[in-house]
Order: sequence, then structure tokens, then C-alpha cells
Amino acid sequence: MPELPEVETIRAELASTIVGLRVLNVDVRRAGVIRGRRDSAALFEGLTLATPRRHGKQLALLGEGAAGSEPRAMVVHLGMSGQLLRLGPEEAPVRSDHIHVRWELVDARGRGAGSVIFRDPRRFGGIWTYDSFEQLYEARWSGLGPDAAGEDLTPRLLEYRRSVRSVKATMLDQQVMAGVGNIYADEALFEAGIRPQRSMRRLKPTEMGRLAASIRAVLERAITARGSTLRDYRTSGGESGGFQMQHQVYGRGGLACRRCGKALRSGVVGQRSTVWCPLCQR
DNA sequence: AGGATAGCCTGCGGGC
DNA sequence: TGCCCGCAGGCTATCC
Repeated sequence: MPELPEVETIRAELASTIVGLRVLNVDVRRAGVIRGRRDSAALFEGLTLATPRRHGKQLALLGEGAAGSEPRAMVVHLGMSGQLLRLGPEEAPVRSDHIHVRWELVDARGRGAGSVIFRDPRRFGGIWTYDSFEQLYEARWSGLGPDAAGEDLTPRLLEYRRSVRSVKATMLDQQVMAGVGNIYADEALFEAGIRPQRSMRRLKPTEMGRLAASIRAVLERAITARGSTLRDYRTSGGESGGFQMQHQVYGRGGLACRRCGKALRSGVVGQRSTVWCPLCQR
């Protein structure tokens, strides 16, 4: 479900709604979603929340203890159907099923400040706990490619110019670049005018540059629209994203291309359902 | 190396 | 109304 724009939307919201609050207690309802230590200290009980970080589709929460001690860290990966929801005091979640973890928060004076819940019906997501951000980075992030919304990806794509893989499979490989999923791969390929099936070794350098620019542009527009809601995705405030209104190809197989009017084609590329325009994409 | 496949889960929409 | 089937935004393991 959530790709980079959705996770970034949640991260930015949490940055403005949880930083400085303290975790009063943690309620684990389904321990299986937590990998690594799952005791209350590892899950931030008593710690004060710092600004969350993100790399690709992964979100890192940081918890600070006594002054001078290193912050603890955990990765929240939302998988296909995961949600991190911020609830105010007394606020009940829209749905109470599939809630696996709940952090109850208090402000600096100890007054109730609501909670954050991790909800994930399909349970493809999970939580990984670490003693420090450095440990988290080594275990989970150091093997990922550069964040797809960060610097210019052209040099990274050029590293794969002899690869026989399809350009779409390459974009979805989180070791190549982190954050692109099925929706934004199709949208960026449409914007760049490149067919998803094309082998990397047959892309011209100018096409690689165009693709890099399109990936970043599509992701930035999607972040501005607060992500794409198809079914499960909600911001931490429980709201839907808006970028699905701007999708050019994803979910539109058989419909008319918004640019040229030709029927969009669909098929399987890199084991994922894929939609492209036979006229606009070469 | 990278393809294909299966598996991890639940929910939903379509066809009957 | 209900049942069965296929499919879904992610990722990993295994085999070839």
C-alpha cells in the first residue's frame, strides 16, 4: 500500500503532533508484528518522542530517555495495509479491528495527550526495534538504495545501464532506489514516456535522465497531494490522500489515455500489474 | 543475475 | 443472500 509519498505524509504529520510527548505505556495486542526485542523499554515506554525519520517506504521512530543517553529507535514498515493513526484524548479509532500496538502519550506535565496506534489488517507490515538509530541504520537502511525523493537519481540509473532487467523491475528494487512502488513506477514511466518492459541496457542516457526527473517530480506532486488513497491508506490524522485524482495510468487499464486518447494497455511486468500508453510510451 | 513461483494475511468486488 | 474466485499498494525465500 503505502509507498514513499504516503509514508512521508505520515512522517511529516507525526513530526508536528508527537514530538516532545512521552510514552506513558505501550499496549501490544499482537506480539507477532514486532521483530526484535518487544519488551516495554524497547517499545519506548517512558521515552520522549523525537522527530521521525524516513528512508524510502520505511519510517523510523526515535525515543529519547535521560539526557546524555542514546535515543532508541524502531522501524515501522506499513507493508500493504498498515496504518499509523494519531488519536486525540478520548478519540476512538474509526475501526477497532486489527489494532496491534497502541502507545499512550502524555505531555511534559503528565497530562493525557492521546495515543498512536499501529493497525495492519493484512500484517505484511511490522515493527523492528533497536537500541539506537545506528543499529537500525545498519540493519535496515544501509542496504537500501538512495531515497527516490532525494538527490538526482540519474547516476544511480546509469549504474544499471548494462542490466537486462526491465526498467520497471529495476525501479521497484529497493536496493536500486528506495521508495518507489507499483503506483509511482507506472506514473513516472508514463511521465517519462518510457514503456515499463524496456530493458535497462536499451535505455539511452537521455531517457535515464528523463526517468530520474520524472520519478522525483511524480513523488513530489504526490507528497503535495498527501499520497494516494485506493483503499486502506490514511494519513495519521485518518484522512484520505488526494493524488489518486491525478493518476494518469495506474488503475486505468482499458480507459482512454488522458494525453492522447488511445486505450491504455495493461499486463504484467516484473510480476506486477502494469498499465501504460501504447502511443505516449516508447 | 534475474526470471518465475509461492507464501505471508485480510478484504473486497464480480460472477453466478 | 451467499459462495467461490481473483486480485490488491510489499517483500522474502527458493528454485532454475
